[in-house]
Amino acid sequence: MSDLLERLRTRGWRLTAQRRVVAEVLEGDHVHLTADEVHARAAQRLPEISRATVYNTLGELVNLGEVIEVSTDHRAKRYDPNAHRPHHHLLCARCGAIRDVHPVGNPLADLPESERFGFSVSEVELTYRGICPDCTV
Amino acid sequence: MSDLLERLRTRGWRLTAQRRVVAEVLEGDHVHLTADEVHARAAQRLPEISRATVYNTLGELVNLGEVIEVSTDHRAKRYDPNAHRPHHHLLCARCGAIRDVHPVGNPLADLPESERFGFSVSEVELTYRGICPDCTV
DNA sequence: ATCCTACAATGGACGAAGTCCAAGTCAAGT
DNA sequence: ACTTGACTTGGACTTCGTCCATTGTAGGAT
Repeated sequence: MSDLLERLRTRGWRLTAQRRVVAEVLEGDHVHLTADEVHARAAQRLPEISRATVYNTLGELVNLGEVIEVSTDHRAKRYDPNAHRPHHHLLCARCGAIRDVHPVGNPLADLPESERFGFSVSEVELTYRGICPDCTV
Repeated sequence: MSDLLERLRTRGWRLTAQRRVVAEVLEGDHVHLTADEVHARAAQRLPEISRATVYNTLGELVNLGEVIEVSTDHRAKRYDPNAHRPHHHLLCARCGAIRDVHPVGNPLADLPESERFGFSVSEVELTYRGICPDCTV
């Protein structure tokens, strides 16, 4: 993940303690934290970090294409660091758990010309919903 | 659309002027208004209607399955009265225009067992993004 | 036609999520 | 080590939405 920091530094990022901590907090697979959760975890390592900085940093990471914004439920946005392997999401309707998934096939091809209304369609986002094993019990 | 009101009345809905106006505002195809937009339009016909009532009514319509909540961008929820014909959404990344679309194929079948993580998957939501004809110019 | 009452509407306070900004701080090039 | 422009801070502010005590009314009962 210091790959990430390296990559950002060569893009002109000033490497501050705050940004380092935010990037560290986002490490891992199936990570989908809200901005407040990122702030809480970052604050454990760097107590003075402000909410504004967390929002700024997350926003920059999104703009740079290093993190993806996901709005699963209708509440706070979540931040997904798995930006380099395209994927979709599966979420538990009961507890809100989120997993990254890779369906086969290309849904972009499934939208007939007659259903495009003259749009140039470039992206598709899929969200599966269900009940996770923990909630099925 | 008085079908809708009729249907609701037989389900025990008390038919008030406010609810009637909200239902009327939602008439039509490709309608995806925010709660505030619904309130503004309803207020043209019934100036005293309150925001709280609009929120309540929209929430009830969603619970009754007569209206679908859509969160396209990460801003206000939108309300889609086209609840009886399953569909997905196509939206313009520039101006936010939304169209109802009906892709062929079933994305539920495209999620392999190995990608289900033990979930019982029951629903899938598709959002296409692109640029609409008006914004392409 | 009028009365009753449970259900609905009101509006203002509250809360969560996020943005903005002026002032202070600091990373990194020289 | 100096300098400077980029970064951070914290608090005020905005937007979207919920809650609640009070007031009003739809529609069944009389």
